[in-house]
Amino acid sequence: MPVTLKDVANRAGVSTSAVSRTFTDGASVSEKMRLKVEKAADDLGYSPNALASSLTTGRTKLIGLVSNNFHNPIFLQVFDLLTRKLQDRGLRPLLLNLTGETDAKTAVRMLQQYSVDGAIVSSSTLPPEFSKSFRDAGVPVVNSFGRFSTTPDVHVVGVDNSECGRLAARELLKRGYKNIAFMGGPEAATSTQDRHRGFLQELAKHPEIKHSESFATAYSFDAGRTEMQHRITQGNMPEAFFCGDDVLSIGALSALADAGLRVPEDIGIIGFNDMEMAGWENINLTTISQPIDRILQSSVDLMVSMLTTPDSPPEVRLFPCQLVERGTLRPAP
Amino acid sequence: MPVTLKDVANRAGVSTSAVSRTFTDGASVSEKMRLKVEKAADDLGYSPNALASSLTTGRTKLIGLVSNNFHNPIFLQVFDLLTRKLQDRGLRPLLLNLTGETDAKTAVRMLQQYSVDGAIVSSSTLPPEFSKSFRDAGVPVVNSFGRFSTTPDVHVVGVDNSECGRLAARELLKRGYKNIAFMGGPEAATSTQDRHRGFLQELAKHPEIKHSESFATAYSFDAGRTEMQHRITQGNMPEAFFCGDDVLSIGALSALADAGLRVPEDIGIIGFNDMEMAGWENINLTTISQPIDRILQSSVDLMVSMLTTPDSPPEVRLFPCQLVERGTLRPAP
DNA sequence: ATTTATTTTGCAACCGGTTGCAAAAATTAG
DNA sequence: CTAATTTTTGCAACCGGTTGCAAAATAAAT
Repeated sequence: MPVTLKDVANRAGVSTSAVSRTFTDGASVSEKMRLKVEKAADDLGYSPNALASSLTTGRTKLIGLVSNNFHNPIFLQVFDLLTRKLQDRGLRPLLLNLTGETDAKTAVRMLQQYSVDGAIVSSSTLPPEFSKSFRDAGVPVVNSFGRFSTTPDVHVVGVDNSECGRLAARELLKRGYKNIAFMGGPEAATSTQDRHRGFLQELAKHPEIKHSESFATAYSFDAGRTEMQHRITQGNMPEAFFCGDDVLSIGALSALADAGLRVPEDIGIIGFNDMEMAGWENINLTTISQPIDRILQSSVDLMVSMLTTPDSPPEVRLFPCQLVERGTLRPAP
Repeated sequence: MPVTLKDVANRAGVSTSAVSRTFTDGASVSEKMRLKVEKAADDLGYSPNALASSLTTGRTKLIGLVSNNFHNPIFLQVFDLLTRKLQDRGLRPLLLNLTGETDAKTAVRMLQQYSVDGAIVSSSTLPPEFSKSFRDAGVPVVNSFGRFSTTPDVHVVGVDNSECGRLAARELLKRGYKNIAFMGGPEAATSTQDRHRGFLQELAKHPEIKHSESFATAYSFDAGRTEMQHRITQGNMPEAFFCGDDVLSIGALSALADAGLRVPEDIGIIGFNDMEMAGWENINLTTISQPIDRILQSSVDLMVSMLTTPDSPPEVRLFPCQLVERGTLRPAP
């Protein structure tokens, strides 16, 4: 059914090699030949089969997009940007939705079967070992939003989450809160662990400040709401919370509203991510933004550079986070 | 680098055909042989190259996922469900993010280069002709959330948007609103056109009801907010709005709040989609839900059936929408 | 017009598998 | 135990391209 190289060669009355060469740039073809072949190809509506050629070239231009978070709104933006940026480079994203059970080995195999040229692991919860499995299998990988290390196994692009934790803590202290809390996502999430650590580091400098911590079961509205309800019924409420994510924060806000607690008068909340909804007037969440676009651009850049220069050593690229002041934290005195 | 069929054959001391057969079910292989080959494959960590085999079998198990809407939160859910359901069937989603300029021909070619077995076009705004281009090119296609016709060119799965428009109108009338408005998404979006048509059809039965309409530039918060601000400054406000989408509604709500208009006391709003956020307490939007999970399940089912039975005639599968009562519409008297 | 250097082209092998066909092996029948 | 069947296996061609190599064509140099 689909028209092949051979069809074009026949119609143009030339060898298949000639046709192949017209479609690979940098190959040696005379102008005459090129024109003749292009004419025939046009007539037949030919476009080369990327998979067949991948067999010999070893390049599919397929990039695995691996994520375990298809629930958090921030990831819609991630997919949008990532797919665009890949498409701009002539790469096609092959999606891999990590459901609960999928382990690294399975994930790698799934992508290897399709000979992806590389994989972008986009997750703030998976441990570095996950991405390492890809590298070990010879699949170029960059881990976006991942945990970094000073001696990285793979490329990591994202933010310094523990610095974000410190930033949040400093911000709360600056505003005079004396009793503050960390409300993380799942304890197993690396981003939660790192932000928590940073949060505690900063507080270690201020022994007079009371603090507490708890963890929601997911980075989601419901989890945030449930966890906040839990804190409320427990009593002994802090003056302000650093929530590990915006949806989490919004869930928490909802629980506070239900309990008749006013924000920021009674309780302060600072979120994380600065997703679009945080800016909506009816939410108006003070939060910390991470530069998603730059992170993803950098991720794609790194991926492309790995494809051209396979043995570049693993690199860590961190971008600064920033406070976005809105209405859920009282102003500094 | 990667281990091939031949490697396994060598190690097991058998022919390549034998190895190939062990990995294709339904092929004739003795138990002895199977075991021997599996052992060798395990030792070497072999897994078959899906693309190489696709050359001869003509099946890649790749399904193009085509969408032009990576901005509306509802699509995160769509991607999540769709990728899962495809994975469950052993199919891999190849993403195609339609940016502004991408036309049908380009889209088809992009997917054809990767010999996708089929494509799921997921969009409530693209015209039926878009999906038709795929079929014309011999690519099995199902259009999710698309506009249907009684003589469809391709499989269409979704809801009857004009019925939804009627439903919304009936609901507003039932609550005693006498002056109501339709606030659509972009005028070019088929879903907006259809809902609008239905809305007007219902109102045609009630000539005493005043009504008006306007269109936002996108299905987005900002567009909804801007459009509502526009309506407010124009003056002559209706009592209630049917907004073509939840984010649009939320944007509208925000503009209303800014203008000091209370919902539902001063103005009623009914949205569309019942996305997760609509249920959040601080939004609490009355809306119309479409059964996304069923729509997508049906889409994948149809796709699978096309792969096994290529010449099934185009089918339309519509699912009912439902009112979800929350707090942005006054109760029926 | 020759000879030499350069470009262009086609041949044929190969990428990693699959599959029709016939030979070989294992079963069953006689 | 031999003959007739059935199952298993390997050979070799093929899927749709790419590419090293040498022959053919063209251009440059003498």
